[in-house]
Amino acid sequence: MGKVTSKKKERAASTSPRRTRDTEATKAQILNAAEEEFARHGLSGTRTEAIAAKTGVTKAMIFYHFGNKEKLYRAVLKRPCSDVIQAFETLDLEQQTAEVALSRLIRAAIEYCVAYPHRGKVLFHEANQNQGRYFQKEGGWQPAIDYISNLLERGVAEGSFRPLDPFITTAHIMGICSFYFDARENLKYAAPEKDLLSPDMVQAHIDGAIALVIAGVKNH
Amino acid sequence: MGKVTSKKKERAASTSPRRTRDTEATKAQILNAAEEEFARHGLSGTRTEAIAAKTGVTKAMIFYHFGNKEKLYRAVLKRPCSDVIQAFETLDLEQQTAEVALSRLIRAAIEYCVAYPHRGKVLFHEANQNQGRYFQKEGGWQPAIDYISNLLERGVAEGSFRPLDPFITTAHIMGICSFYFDARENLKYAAPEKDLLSPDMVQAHIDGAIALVIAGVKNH
DNA sequence: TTACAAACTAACTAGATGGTTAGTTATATC
DNA sequence: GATATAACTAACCATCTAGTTAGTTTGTAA
Repeated sequence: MGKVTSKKKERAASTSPRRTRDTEATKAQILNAAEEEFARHGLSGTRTEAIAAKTGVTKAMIFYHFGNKEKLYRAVLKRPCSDVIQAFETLDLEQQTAEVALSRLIRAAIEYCVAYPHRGKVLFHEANQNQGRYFQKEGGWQPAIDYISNLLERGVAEGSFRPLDPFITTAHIMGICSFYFDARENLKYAAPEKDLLSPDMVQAHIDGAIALVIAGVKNH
Repeated sequence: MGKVTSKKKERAASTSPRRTRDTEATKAQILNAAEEEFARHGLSGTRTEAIAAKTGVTKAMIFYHFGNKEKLYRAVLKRPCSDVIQAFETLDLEQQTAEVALSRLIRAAIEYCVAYPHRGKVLFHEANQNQGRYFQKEGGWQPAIDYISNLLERGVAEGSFRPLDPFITTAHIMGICSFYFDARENLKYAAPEKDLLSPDMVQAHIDGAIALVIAGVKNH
C-alpha cells in the first residue's frame, strides 16, 4: 500500500465496534456502511447521515476521509468486479472441460452473491440512476462478461455446447444468478414458508441454475 | 368507472402535450411521469418536483390528485402485475403443449419488458428500499409466479419437462427475461456497437432466452 | 513529557424538498 | 351569458441534507 505502519492493527474492520482512532478501520467501516446504504438507495437517494449512523462515527468523517459523497460512491464501486474476477481465477477453469468449468463458474458467481449481498443492488442503482457512468469508470462488468463469453465460445468451438450468442447467453446467465437475490424481497411473499437465504435454499438455487444452464447450452 | 362523462376525452394521455384541463389525462400523465421517476430513484429518492417537471403541471397537482407521494407510488404499483397476467391470458396457453406454451410465455414476458421498460425497475427499488411491502399490498408477483410455476409443473407431469423445482426455475426464467433490461445501462458498455433496445437485439434476446430455457427444462 | 499532526466532534450554513394555502382560470350546465 | 365548481398556479413554510468550520482529543516519536 506504500504506507509503512509500524504496528499493524488487526481489528476486524467490518464487524467489531470501533474503540480507538484508526484510519484504515474507520475507512473500511464507512465503505461497508456506504455499500449497504447505496445498495438500498443509490447515489442520490443515500443520506450521508445514514451512513454515519451505521458507522458510529460523525458525518464529518465521511468528508474527511473520502472528500464527498460521490468520491465515496466511486470507492464503493471499485470493489465488486475485481473481486468476482479474482473468485473466478482461483477456479482453474482452463484445466476443465467447458461443461465443468461453466458449472463451477455458476456456483462461484452465486456464492459471491451470497457473500456480498449488496453489490448486485448497488450496480442496479448505478445502471438505473447514473446510466452506469461511474461503474464504467471503475472498469464495469467488462472483465466478467468477457470471462463468461470466452468460456461459452470455447464450449461451442469444442462442440460440447450448441451454437449460441455468447453475449446474450452471458446476460442470461448473469440474470439467472442474480435475480434470485436482487428480487428476493419481492419473491419472498410468493414462498412465505421458505427462507431464501438459508443454506438449503441457496443450494437449491445453485443446483437449479447449473442444471438449467448446462442442459440449456449443451449439444444434445 | 362509475363516473358518467357526457363527452369522452379521447386525447392520448401519455404522449400528446396537455392543452386544456382534463382530470383523467392529467392523472395519467402524472402516473406515467411518476413511473419513470420511481423507476430511476425509488420511493424515497424520487423528487415530486421532478415528476411535476416531466408532466408540465405544477407540483401541487400531484398532491391535489393523489394526496401525497406515497399514495401516488401505490397507484403506480397497481399496474405492473395485473397487466402481465392479462398479457399471459390472451395467449391461450392451456390449449398448447407445455413446451409451446412456455416459449410463448417467455416471448410475451420479454415483449412486456420492452413495452413497459420502467416497471421492472420500479419493482426492484420496491424490493430494495421498502422490502416489497407496498407491492405486496397491491398483489405482488404472486399471480405471475403461480402462472409460470403451474405451467412448469404441467410440463413435468406430462413428462415433456425434466423434474425441476418450479419456484426456483420460475425465478430463473424471470431473471433471464428481465436482467437484460434492468442491467442494460451497465451491459451496454460491454457491447458498445450494439443497441440493446433495437428490434434485432430484442429478437436475439427472445430467441436466446427461449432456446436456453426450453433446452434447459426439456426431458432429453 | 511535551509537542505536533492526524483523527475526530458539535454546531453550523445554504440550498433543496415535501407538503400547504390562498387565490386564479377554464368548463359544464342552466 | 351568468355561475358554481373542478382544475390549476405561485408563493410559501417547516424540515431536511450535503458539505463546512472551528475547535478537541489521541497516538506517536523526539
